[in-house]
Amino acid sequence: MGLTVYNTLTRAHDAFAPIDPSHVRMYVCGPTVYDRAHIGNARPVVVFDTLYRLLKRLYPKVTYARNITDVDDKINARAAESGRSIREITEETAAWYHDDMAALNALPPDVEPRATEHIAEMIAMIAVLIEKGHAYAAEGHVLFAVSSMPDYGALSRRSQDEMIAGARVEVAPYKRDPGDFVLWKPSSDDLPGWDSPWGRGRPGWHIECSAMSGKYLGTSFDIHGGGQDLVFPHHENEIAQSTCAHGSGTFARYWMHNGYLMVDGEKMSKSLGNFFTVKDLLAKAPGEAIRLCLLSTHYHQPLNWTDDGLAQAKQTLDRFYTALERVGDVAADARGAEPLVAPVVNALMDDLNTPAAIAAMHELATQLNKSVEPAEQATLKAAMLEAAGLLGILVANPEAWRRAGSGAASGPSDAEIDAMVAARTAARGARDFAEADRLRQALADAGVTLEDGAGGTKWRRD
RNA sequence: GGCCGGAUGGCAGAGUGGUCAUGCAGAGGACUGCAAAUCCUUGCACGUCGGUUCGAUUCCGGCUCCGGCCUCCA
Repeated sequence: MGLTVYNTLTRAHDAFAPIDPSHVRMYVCGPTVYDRAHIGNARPVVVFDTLYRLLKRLYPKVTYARNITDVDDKINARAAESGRSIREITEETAAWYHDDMAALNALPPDVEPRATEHIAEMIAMIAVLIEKGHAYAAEGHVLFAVSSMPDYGALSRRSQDEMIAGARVEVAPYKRDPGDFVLWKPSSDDLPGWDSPWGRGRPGWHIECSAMSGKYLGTSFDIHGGGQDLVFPHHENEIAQSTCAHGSGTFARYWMHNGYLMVDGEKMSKSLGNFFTVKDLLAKAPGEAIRLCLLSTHYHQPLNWTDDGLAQAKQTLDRFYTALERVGDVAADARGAEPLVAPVVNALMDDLNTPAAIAAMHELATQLNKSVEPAEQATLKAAMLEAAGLLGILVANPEAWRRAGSGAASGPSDAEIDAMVAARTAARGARDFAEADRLRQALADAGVTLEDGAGGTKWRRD
């Protein structure tokens, strides 16, 4: 059974057939760097990172490109209001982004192009679009003429008439058609700008992705991903620009879009202001728990973000780590592990069904917990770690995970806890259970749970 | 107004034309000085009204409710 993905272009679950099976290429829209990433920004990163991991397992070479948008009016506005330079803001924000995504165990993409480093490519592409009659210059702007493209609207399945009827934004007077969108716009002296055949200006939002995906992945590539809110207009316009400029090629063959992140039943977004940053969440839960929480709902569904959901993800990881720690002395042995990994792989092959994959992980954990035979434990352990590698979890040392808890600990230090545990062990040895229970309670009050086992007493932070 | 999604047990969340999702929470049991962890057993479900069918939570249609998009957004 092969990989199947839900393709927004066809509105169907399509069997994935790469253009070049020896080299799969994927593009995902990255951040505009003007502010901390929020958890809604993190969802596509984690989802497509999981897909990237799966693709790397299935194909010999995968090129994953994810851009950084470092020229944008929101960045300009942030610079103007803060008095800081644009460069300072974009560099700082990009660094935060990298830190936050690394904390979520997201692998870096193979290519991470920046818009400001590809202005020449964008200008060249715009020139081609004008030359081919798909774009026109007007009042210092260059606009894409949607009427020049019969298929415009195919991805989002909307006709141009519908868009005009539903338009809620004033149409600029220099547009020939209300649906025309900006490829290039003029910059005043106080705004970032580059010299172009149409005067000093800056690129429109959509052109960068077309220029950069074309440069790094070619005129036809396999997968293009992003949030559902990018279907229209961003991805629709990317298709228009790229296919009209290239003249040949299919651009992206599979379009995958993750659902929204909700808070209290409403879409989380910067414009609504109801968002949590990844950094804030990392203060109260391990990155791995945030990641698993994001993967606990199928990527195509809306995900309602709650503290309870995050706590459950943490609890799930506790269960997995506990199972691994129990067989800590057993070396993982991958021989014969493949059939045990298969349920997890098969779930992911089915349009990245991560909830089903996690359920399969639970089955593995249960089997491992029940197993008493070292050879079987070695195989199960290898299977679990292999499957976890696809989901991007269980990268920590089980004991370290147990001691770290949620990572928000403010109570006693490890050494202080160890000392209290030693004192309790001594009390138990003397059969002074009153003292032993007093110490257990004292630790419990400090958020530390004790587990007496054959090998001594272990403790874990909440 | 136009166009999309969704509605599953106390909660989260997959899936399926007729026998188990899974996890958490609940109940009972094993183990434990007491716990915790773990294991075993167990209760609880498919918005509503029709249709197709031997049989529908699953397919079709109406309805209700919820969310989103219609050129700021992951």
